[in-house]
Amino acid sequence: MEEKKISEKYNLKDKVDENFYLQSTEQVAVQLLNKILVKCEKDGTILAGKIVETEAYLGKDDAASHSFGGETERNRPMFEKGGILYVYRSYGIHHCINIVTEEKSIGAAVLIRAVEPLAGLVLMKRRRGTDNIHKLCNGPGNTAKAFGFTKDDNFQSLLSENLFITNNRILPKSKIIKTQRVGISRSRDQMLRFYIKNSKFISRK
DNA sequence: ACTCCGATGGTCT
DNA sequence: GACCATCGGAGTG
Repeated sequence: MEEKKISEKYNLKDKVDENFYLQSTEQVAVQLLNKILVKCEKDGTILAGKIVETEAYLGKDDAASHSFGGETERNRPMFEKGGILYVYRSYGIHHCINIVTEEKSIGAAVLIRAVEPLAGLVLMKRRRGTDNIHKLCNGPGNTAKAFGFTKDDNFQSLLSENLFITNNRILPKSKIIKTQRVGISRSRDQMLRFYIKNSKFISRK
C-alpha cells in the first residue's frame, strides 16, 4: 500500500529517456533534482526516492573526477554512453552510485549524494539500521546502502524495467542551491554540487 | 556547535 | 605505499 500512495502522487511511468543523459553533465546534475529514482528488487519490492542532492564530475580534465587522466579499469563505465550506472567502492566500506552522462568516451557522470525516500521504506530502514527517515539516504554511501546498490550494479542501464528515473514536477530555479563539491581535495573551486533548498534530506549543509 | 579519527579495500604510482 | 567523490561515534567547548 506504500507503493499505491506513491503512484497516486507521482507518475512513475513517465520515465526519463536516453537523450536526457546525453546532455551536458552539469545540466543533468541540475535536472536530476526533484526526479524520482526507482529500483525494483527481485522479490518485487519497489524502492523509490526523490533526488535532492547531486554532484557533477566532468570528463578527463576534471582533476576531481575518477575519469581524470583517462580510462582505467575502475572508471570504464564513465566512458560509456550516458544512461548507465557507475558504482564504486568508497574508502573500502561504502558504495556510491553515479549516473553516467554524455556521449561515449567523454568520461563524465553525476554522483547521487542524497535522496528523499518515498517507497520501500521498510527495506531501507532494515538495510540502514535506523528508523530515522532523514538518515536513510543522506549521503552517497547511505543512499547506495538503502537502495542495495553494489558493484553488481556497475554498468546497469537506467533505461531498464528494474531501474529507471522518472520525471516529476519541474523545480523552480529559486530552489536550486549551487555550491562547491564536498569531500574532494583537487578542483575544490568548481561549483558543481547542487541540492534542493530547504530539503531535510541532504547530506550536509 | 565543532574537530578528530578509525574502519577497510581497491586502485594507482 | 599512498590516496581516497564516506560515515558515525567520541571527545571537546
